[in-house]
Amino acid sequence: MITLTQLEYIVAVDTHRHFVTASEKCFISQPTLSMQIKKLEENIGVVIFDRTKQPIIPTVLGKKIISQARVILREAKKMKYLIKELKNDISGDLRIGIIPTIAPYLLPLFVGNYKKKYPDVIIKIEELVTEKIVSKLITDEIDVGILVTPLHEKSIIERPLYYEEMMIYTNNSHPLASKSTINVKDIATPEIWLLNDGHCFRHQVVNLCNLHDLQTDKLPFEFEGGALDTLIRIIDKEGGYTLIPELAGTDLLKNKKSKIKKFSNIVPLREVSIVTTRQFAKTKLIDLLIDSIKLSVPKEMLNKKRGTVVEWK
Amino acid sequence: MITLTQLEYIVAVDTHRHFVTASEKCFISQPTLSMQIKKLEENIGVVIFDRTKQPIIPTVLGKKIISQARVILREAKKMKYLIKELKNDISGDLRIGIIPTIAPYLLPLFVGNYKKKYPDVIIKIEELVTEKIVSKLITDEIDVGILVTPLHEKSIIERPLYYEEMMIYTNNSHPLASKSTINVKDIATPEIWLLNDGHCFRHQVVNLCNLHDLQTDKLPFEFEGGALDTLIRIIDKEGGYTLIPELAGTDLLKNKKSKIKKFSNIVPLREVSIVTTRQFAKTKLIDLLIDSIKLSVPKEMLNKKRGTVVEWK
DNA sequence: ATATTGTCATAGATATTATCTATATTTGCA
DNA sequence: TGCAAATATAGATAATATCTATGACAATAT
Repeated sequence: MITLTQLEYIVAVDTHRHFVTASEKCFISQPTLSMQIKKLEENIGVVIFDRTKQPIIPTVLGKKIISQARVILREAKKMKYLIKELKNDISGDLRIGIIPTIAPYLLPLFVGNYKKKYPDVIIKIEELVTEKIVSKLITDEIDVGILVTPLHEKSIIERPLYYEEMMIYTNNSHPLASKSTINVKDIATPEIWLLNDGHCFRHQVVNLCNLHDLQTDKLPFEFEGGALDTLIRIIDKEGGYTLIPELAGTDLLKNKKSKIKKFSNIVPLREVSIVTTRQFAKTKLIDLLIDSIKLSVPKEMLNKKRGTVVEWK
Repeated sequence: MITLTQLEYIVAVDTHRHFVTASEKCFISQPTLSMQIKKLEENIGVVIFDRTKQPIIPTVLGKKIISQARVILREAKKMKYLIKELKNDISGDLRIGIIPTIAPYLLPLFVGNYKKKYPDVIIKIEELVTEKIVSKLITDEIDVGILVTPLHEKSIIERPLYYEEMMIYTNNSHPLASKSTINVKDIATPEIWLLNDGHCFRHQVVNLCNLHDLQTDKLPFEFEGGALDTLIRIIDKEGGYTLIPELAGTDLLKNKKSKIKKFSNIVPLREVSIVTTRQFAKTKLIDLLIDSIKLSVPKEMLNKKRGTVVEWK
């Protein structure tokens, strides 16, 4: 008979590719781990790990078995959270992955409240780009992601939270600052600062303003970064402009707020959603998280119909 | 730690609603079963079964836990079949549910061949109406169903096997027997024999010929049955007519074959499919089954385009 | 070449636990 | 009340998961 424990052990070895580390993570001795894995292998008649290599790698057949083991363990974990929910016990840990263009502006709005309401929930937050969030969801390293949708990923479920407008942030000396109306076509100059390639917001800006073959040659230097705040500070000092999402704007000081302009011909929106895999657990914790976030953001942001959602993929 | 064994035990008790029978099915003694279940209940802090009632019933919370237990066990079972497949071991048991208007004509065509090709596969066949097949798939009492689609059931995956024509079978003395062309509108007389309500073929006939408020008052007696063969024999003796699927016709003696007529204005087809749940296992066995069936039926039946698929739901 | 280090496997002892048989308790019903 | 059927409990036993100590092997350094 295969046991859940054995499955945990092979998954741990697959994750760490090392028997000793895996045994430590499972809080058992290395021989125990070795024996159980050996027993499983003998039982099913398949060698799961190739121990001749270092670091240890799973065999071809082993990979498939490990993958199914992860499915079983995920369902077993789901059982534990189901039980918690049934007992109406709002506790446990909730691992959130969130993208860098949302994290600094959204987290302060809800994390405190959520923690105060449900003090027994331990929130673990990681700042990650979209791609990382998706892969960590699949390997069950995080429970939910907060990012910009639609992703068009079959294995991911999206639950929209709010819709924030994409706006322009300029240095006062820039011609755009004095224009009364700004069209997306005006955003074609080579004086725009952008985040680097891993960020979905960059792709949204490129798509919205059709900047696919932009050369930013009028900038004093090129900046490859992932923080909007840094970009804003650079623009204040060095000139030029960029686009920012609405929540990043609400956070700014008054004198900086005047540097924000809206588009006149369109209300471009980014759809921010909570995403999970199809096999997600912790339903109750996630539902309450969604409620908290929706209560925390400005009400008008809940309205999708005030503009046009910009795709980025 | 919850174990797979414990989950098997609660599922067994849920299925049999009786500790003693459940323990027998699990090949353990009754005290062992009681103890393990008690241990699980204490472990998770939820009472799963209400033992004050007889037969024993699960509590409200227990039901949800049992349902998740079934999911976990199904995935664990899948692991076992995955391993068999990886080792290219074509063996195991395959439990098939098949509807009564297909079973007698299709089974003889492929079962023998399949058994000869894969002698280590134990085929278990149950004749069931569609509704029963769907529910037994969901509770994992059968692996696949063979029935008429589309079902429009979200949880069920359909893989079409063949398309058989719907034809008319008449007594020679009936006016339809001498007509050279038969339109679906001609099938409106009250002299038609039909299967009873649980059968999808009845619904297809009713839909095709628009017989929703038919009164079969010109028949010598009403017959509520589930076997087409019986219907055919009655028609031979008592007069009247009915519709039969193509495969039922190929099986008839020559003198009876002449009693089969086709529609002249349409080629109505019933789509016969293999269905499984979304979480099905035994992929290899099922793939081979599909291959066997497709090789066994007349080639022209594989062609969907020769007619119009009749819905029944 | 030899020693060292890192790694997984094996052996034997021990603790845990799943299971058994025998029996007690509870429940439903005549 | 008494009987039958069902589940729970107790104590013994068998199975097994885990531990520590050690062996075997490969890669790397001396």
